[in-house]
Amino acid sequence: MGVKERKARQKKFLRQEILDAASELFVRDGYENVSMRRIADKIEYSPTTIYLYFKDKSELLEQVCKETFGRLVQRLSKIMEQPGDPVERLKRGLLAYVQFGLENPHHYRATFMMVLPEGFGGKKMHQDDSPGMQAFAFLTRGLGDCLKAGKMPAMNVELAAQTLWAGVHGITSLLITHHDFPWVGREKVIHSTVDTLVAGLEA
Amino acid sequence: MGVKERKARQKKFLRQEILDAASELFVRDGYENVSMRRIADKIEYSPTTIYLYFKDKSELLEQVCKETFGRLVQRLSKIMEQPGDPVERLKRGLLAYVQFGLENPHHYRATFMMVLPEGFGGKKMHQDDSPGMQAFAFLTRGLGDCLKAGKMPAMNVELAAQTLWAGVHGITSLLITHHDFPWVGREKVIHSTVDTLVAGLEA
DNA sequence: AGAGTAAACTTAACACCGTTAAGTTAGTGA
DNA sequence: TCACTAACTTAACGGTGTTAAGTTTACTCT
Repeated sequence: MGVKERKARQKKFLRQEILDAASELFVRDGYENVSMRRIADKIEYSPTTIYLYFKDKSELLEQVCKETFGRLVQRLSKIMEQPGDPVERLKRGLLAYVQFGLENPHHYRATFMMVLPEGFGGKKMHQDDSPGMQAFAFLTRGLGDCLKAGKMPAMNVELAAQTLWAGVHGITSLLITHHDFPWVGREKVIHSTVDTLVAGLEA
Repeated sequence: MGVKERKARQKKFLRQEILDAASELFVRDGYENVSMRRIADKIEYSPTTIYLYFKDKSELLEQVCKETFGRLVQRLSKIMEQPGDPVERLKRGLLAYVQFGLENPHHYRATFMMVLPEGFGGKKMHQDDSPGMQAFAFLTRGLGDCLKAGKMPAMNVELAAQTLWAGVHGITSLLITHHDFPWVGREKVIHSTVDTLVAGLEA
């Protein structure tokens, strides 16, 4: 009676194939420049087949982003495990966040730079177990470590974490959207942002 | 021979009428939810007429944003004229920037949160006389005032200005896109971001 | 005044888009 | 073998930005 399972595996396979095709196209051309018909062409199925596996185009994007941000969580997790000065570790985490965003600009844009439909964000995006939220949790944890080690003054950790997020998101998104801006230097601005934010919290 | 001038005035009038209609719709529904046909309906002309006055939809948006950011520049200009502690003045300017972005989320999104086509940004967006750049110039000026008054240590002003921009842009854009996120408090996070950034530069 | 012309505007169409209803095919279970 | 179901496709709907061609309008010049 392994038939059903084989079927289920096959079904999952095509699902993944769609996801991979969509991911590649989204990354290369950006969400709104990729049509369902193009994705379908790539996997050599009819466009409507995609709708048997995904509710609509935005769910496709949502799944692609989930995968990508799973990788970010893994990366941050590795950094946070390392021993040493918690402030330095926090900084490394912030830098890794920016770097990840710049490596995956289309995914980053889709996840953090699009206006979420009312109610959509609250229920799906901001659940504690979503990759985005897991990534954010590393911030509060990193800050908590700094406090425990006496490296930072007493503060509202949640507020400080949101402040840090705003800062690193700012430089990440600006570098993505305004690549032609006369930056003093991409690396310089990234480091300056991280250093300024952390110094501001230490003060 | 005032005929030609009257004609020119009439032509300008319709141009402005298109701009106003587009602006209202963009602000209410967002750029990508407004079609050329809807704009045309509003002014009771055929859709193609718009193309006699604007190259395409994106130029329409560009002009609308230019108008809006002219208002931001005016507001910042007023703040920078005021006497008093330059650091406080700088903070007030940063807060005004964020507030302006939140008051005009669709315009803000269009100007600072969309990926600029290669070469487009460099030539149009980042010219010294563009409203966006004028707004940015207030940052460097505000920082310069702080330095002159001895309120801040020696630093690369351009780098510091870009850092500040990244920070305030970060909180502005996140509040626009992730309005459902469990923020500690919108006002709190805004002030925390501004205070942290400035404190970080002072250190 | 009437012919010619240029500007202003519209109609119709093209090539796309996301999505759905209806239809076809293939393979399972009785 | 026959009914049923799951997988997939065809055809279509109502929309998009944009353009080529055609029409109306109004003014200039003889």
